[in-house]
Amino acid sequence: METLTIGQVAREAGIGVETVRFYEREQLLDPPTRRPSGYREFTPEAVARLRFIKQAQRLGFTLREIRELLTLKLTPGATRAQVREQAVAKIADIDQRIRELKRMKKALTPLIEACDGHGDVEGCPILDALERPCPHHSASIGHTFVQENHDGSSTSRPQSR
Amino acid sequence: METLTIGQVAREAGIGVETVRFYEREQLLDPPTRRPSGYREFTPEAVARLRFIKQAQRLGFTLREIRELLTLKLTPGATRAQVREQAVAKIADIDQRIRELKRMKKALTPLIEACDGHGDVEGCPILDALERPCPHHSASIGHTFVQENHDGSSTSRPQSR
DNA sequence: CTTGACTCTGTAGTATGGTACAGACTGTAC
DNA sequence: GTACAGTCTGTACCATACTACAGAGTCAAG
Repeated sequence: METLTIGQVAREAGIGVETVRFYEREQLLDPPTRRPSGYREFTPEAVARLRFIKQAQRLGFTLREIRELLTLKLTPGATRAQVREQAVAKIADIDQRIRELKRMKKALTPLIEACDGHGDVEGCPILDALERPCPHHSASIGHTFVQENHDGSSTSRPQSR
Repeated sequence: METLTIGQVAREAGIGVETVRFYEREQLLDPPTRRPSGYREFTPEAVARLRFIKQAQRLGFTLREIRELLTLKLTPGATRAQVREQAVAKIADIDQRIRELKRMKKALTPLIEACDGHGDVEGCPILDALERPCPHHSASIGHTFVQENHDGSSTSRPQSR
């Protein structure tokens, strides 16, 4: 048995069949050969590829970035420096997101400490604090604002008006 | 000048006109009164509301959560404990996300250190590491197919099999 | 009275990473 | 020979937070 069906590679890689097709559409997998019926025929390398994708995701790379890594991987002239650069950029990205989260935590924690949790919402220190525009370092919101997505990756969006 | 046009509130709050309408659709703003022409008439409180939303976003709350905070804020029987609970949950959420990012960083950093950045991608330690299912630390704890949500968010994925 | 900025509704698109069908066909086991 | 699982394509949908029109009407200044 040389080739695998889509269901088999999906099981091997621990993902869904629909996801395998999705990755193919997204150019993360090479188009597999087809049986006369149209059924996809995957080689075992496809499983390795899927594991590469999963592992890279665990390290915080987006699918777009993973596609770039795969391109490097498969380009004869590509250098390790290029791969390294991607990894370094990703670390910087992660650091940035950690800083942003710490900033939030730092702003939120004193509010919780200021609230004893008793009484009506009327005059609640947390809600009152939210009413105020921006506590003491307001200048930094002009450019970008990192909002995490459901996957923990971030999207920068322009905030200026 | 008692009321403001949508353009005026947007400018005051530092957001876009389309965003104000979006927030109204999303029930974050009360439907404003209308001039005979259909133009929205906002009170200055709408600006305060928008600032509340922006500030809460800066603290990491999603629009859904902000809607809940606003509901509490406007519910006479609501208690400070309920508000506090939301804030505490958000801190826990932030902590979780920080932990996840640190895990990524910890996994990625040694790969960068293992790569001198010289030579062809052939044999690149970073790419090679991605080929492997899951690096060292996970072998002791995780089952290979029990996939943790790499995002650390609460959305449960059915992981089709 | 005209010009131009503003506003209206409704719909559709962006990015991210998938999921979920419908309706048809295929492969295999009994 | 028939049931049933698997696969096919295509499209639409989930959440998140907006953003971008089109085409029509409105407002204020000159």
